[in-house]
Amino acid sequence: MLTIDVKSRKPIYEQIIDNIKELIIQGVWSRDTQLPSVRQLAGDLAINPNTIQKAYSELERQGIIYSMKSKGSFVASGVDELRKERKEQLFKEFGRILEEMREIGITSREIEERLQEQWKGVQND
Amino acid sequence: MLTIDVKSRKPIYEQIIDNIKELIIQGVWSRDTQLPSVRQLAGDLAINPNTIQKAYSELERQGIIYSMKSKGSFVASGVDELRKERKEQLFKEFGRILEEMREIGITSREIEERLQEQWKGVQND
DNA sequence: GAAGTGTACTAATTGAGATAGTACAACTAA
DNA sequence: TTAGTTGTACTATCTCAATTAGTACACTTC
Repeated sequence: MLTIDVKSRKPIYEQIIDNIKELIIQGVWSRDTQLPSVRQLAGDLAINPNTIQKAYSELERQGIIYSMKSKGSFVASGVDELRKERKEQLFKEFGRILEEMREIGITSREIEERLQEQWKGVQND
Repeated sequence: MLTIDVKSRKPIYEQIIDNIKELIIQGVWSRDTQLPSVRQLAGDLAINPNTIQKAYSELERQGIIYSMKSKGSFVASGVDELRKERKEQLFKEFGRILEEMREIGITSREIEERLQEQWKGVQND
């Protein structure tokens, strides 16, 4: 379910945060789904429980999950907000890339072509 | 000309590498332009000469610049390749983002609109 | 010869991230 | 009741990449 790359430049606890957010956005975990316990997940991923704790704390601080002593940690509402947030994030990044493409002299024609190419065979519009 | 952010997660020497590549791509520095000396740049940026040396070494390894003992460091050819490389990089990133947008349910219509928005007032195609 | 080049070392420092270990309060199930 | 599991808190230590500090050498230029 969750995977990490110890060699990545991105810290493990951030990978876990992103990973969990992704699972929620994808709908794999829905509201009130119980997350693996700190110790359980630490065991599965073969990393230190403190690292998991750090990820969970941050997720709770962001309102993504909620934790109850001696009960466990669970997915908070936030799915729609999470989707919206990611959407804004993507558009922002999208804009940044377009900007750089423009600077380097890539034409809108080229981009349109690439867009068509990528979207072919997909009927979501 | 060159700026760095010591607080960035990206190492200083990498920032310098990217910074110099950018200057070349933008045409600010052309072939055989002499780069600031290791000590000079270190002084300007208020960082250690070894860090500059590390950046220059990597740039030379990549064939972006060439260095001559007691002469200095200079821009190598590579401008076109650099542009091409960046272009491919951008399209790759572009594709990655489109993919993620599709996964999250953003329509091609939305993207088209964003594209028009960003490209308005620009006549390069 | 003095100043400035790239280059090559070794040693020390820094700081974020991760680990190790222990402990406590509260809930659950046997 | 008791054993096991939960989140949480805390300190100490380790690790590793990045950076700094300092010195030195060979060479060019003026």
